[in-house]
Amino acid sequence: MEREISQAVIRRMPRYYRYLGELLESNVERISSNELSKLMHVTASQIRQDLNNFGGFGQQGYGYNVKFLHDEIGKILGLNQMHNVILIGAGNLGQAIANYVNFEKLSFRMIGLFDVNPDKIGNVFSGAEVRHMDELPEFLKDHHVDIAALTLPKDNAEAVAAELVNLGITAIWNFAHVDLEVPENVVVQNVHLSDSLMQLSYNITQI
Amino acid sequence: MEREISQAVIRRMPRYYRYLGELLESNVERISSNELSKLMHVTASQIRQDLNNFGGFGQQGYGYNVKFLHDEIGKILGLNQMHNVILIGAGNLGQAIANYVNFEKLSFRMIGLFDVNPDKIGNVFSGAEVRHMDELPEFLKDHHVDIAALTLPKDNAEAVAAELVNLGITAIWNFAHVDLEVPENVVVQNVHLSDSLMQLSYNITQI
DNA sequence: TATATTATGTTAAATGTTTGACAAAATGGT
DNA sequence: ACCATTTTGTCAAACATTTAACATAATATA
Repeated sequence: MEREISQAVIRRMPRYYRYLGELLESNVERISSNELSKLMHVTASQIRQDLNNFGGFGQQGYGYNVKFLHDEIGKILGLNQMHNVILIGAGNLGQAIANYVNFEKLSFRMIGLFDVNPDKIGNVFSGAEVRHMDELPEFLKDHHVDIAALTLPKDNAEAVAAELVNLGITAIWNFAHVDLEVPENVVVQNVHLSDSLMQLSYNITQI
Repeated sequence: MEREISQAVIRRMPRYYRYLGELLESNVERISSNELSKLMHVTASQIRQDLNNFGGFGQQGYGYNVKFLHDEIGKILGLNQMHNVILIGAGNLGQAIANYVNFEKLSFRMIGLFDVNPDKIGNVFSGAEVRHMDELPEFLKDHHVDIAALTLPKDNAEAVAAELVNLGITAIWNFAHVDLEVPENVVVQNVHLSDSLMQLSYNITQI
C-alpha cells in the first residue's frame, strides 16, 4: 500500500535541496541532521522524519553523505530529467519568468513563448521567439512540453488553461490571479503574488 | 490574552478576499458559508472557523453580507492603508514586479527602484526612475517606505537585506533564492520561484 | 403571529503534523 | 579489539488543524 506523502513535506524538500547544494559547493562531505537543523533553523527530528518518508539515506554514527542525499532529493523532485517549459503570455512577467526558468541550471528549459498580442509576436526573449497562440497546436506536435507557465492577465487564464488541457498539457505553473478548474489528472502549481503581498501586509501590522 | 492567529489561517484570507471581491463585482449581496464553500472548494466549517478568528461577521439565518465581509477582511489584511514599496534590483523580474505592484489597485504603490548596475540607472520603469543604491539612505529620509522587494541575484541579497534593515526597513518581500537572516522585528515574505517549480515537478511525477 | 427553515458561532471529535525519546547501529579513538 | 560517542530510523506523545455536530438565533413563509 503506497502511502501518499503530504504536501507539507514536499514543500520542504526544495529547501533541503538548496542547502545541500550549498554544502556541496563548499565541499562538505557529510552532515548530521543536528548540524543541518542548526543551519536551517528547523528541528533535527523534522529533518529525519522528512527524509525517512522516502527511505533511509543516512547512516547511524555517520550522518548523511551530502552528495548522495543531494542527488537523491534531486531524483525525488524529478530534477534528474529535463522538463520542457512553454510560457503563455509574453508580457513583463512572462519575460522575467522565461529568463528565470532558463537560468535555473539543469532540469528546466524554456522552449517556447506564446502570446496573442501582435506587437509581441516575433520578438525574441531568452533565446525564444514569441509565437502566436494559434501556432500552439502545431508546436505541440513537434515538441514535447512538460509544463506550461501561465503569465497572462487573469481574464484569459481560465480559457487558455482549458485550451492547454485540451491539447494534452498536464502541468500548469499558474501566475494568473485565479484558481483554475482543471481535470484531476492535471497538476496546477499556483504563484499568487497578490496573496503573498497581502500576507506580508498582514504580518507587518502584527508586530 | 491575545491568541495569535496561525499562518495557516492567514494564508487563506487573501483567497477569501479575492472571491468576495468577485462576488461584489457580480453584485451578490449576501452569501452563506455553505454557498461560498462550494464556490471555493473548501469546507463550510473551515470558512466559519477561519472568519471567527477575527470576530463574528455573519448572522444566523442570513449568512454574510458580501460587502461588509470583504471590507473587514481588507482591514484585517491591512489593505485599508497605502503601502509604499521600493524595489531593489531593476532586472527583468524587478520590472515585472514593479509593474505588478502598481497594477494591484489601491493599497500598494511602487515609489522607488534601485540597482547598482550603471546601465540600468536612469531608466524609467512603471513611472519610477532607477536610482543607484547609494542614493537609498537619502531617499529614505524623504520617503516613508513600508516594504522593500528584493528582486536581485541571491549573492547580493543577504548583504542588501542587512543594509535595508540598518536603514530601518522592517518588511521585505524576498524573491532572491536565499533565506534571509534578519532581526525578529523584521518581517520577511519569501517568494521562492524555484521551490514552487520543484514542487510542481514532484507532483508531475506522482500522477 | 406562529412555525419551518436557514445558517451562524462554537464545542468536540477526528485527523494531520511536529517534536521528543530511545533502541540499535555505525564510527572513531585508544 | 574494545568502548565511548555519535547519530540514525522510528515510535509515541504533544501539538495544531480540520471537520463534524449542534444549540441558538435570525429569517422567511404562510
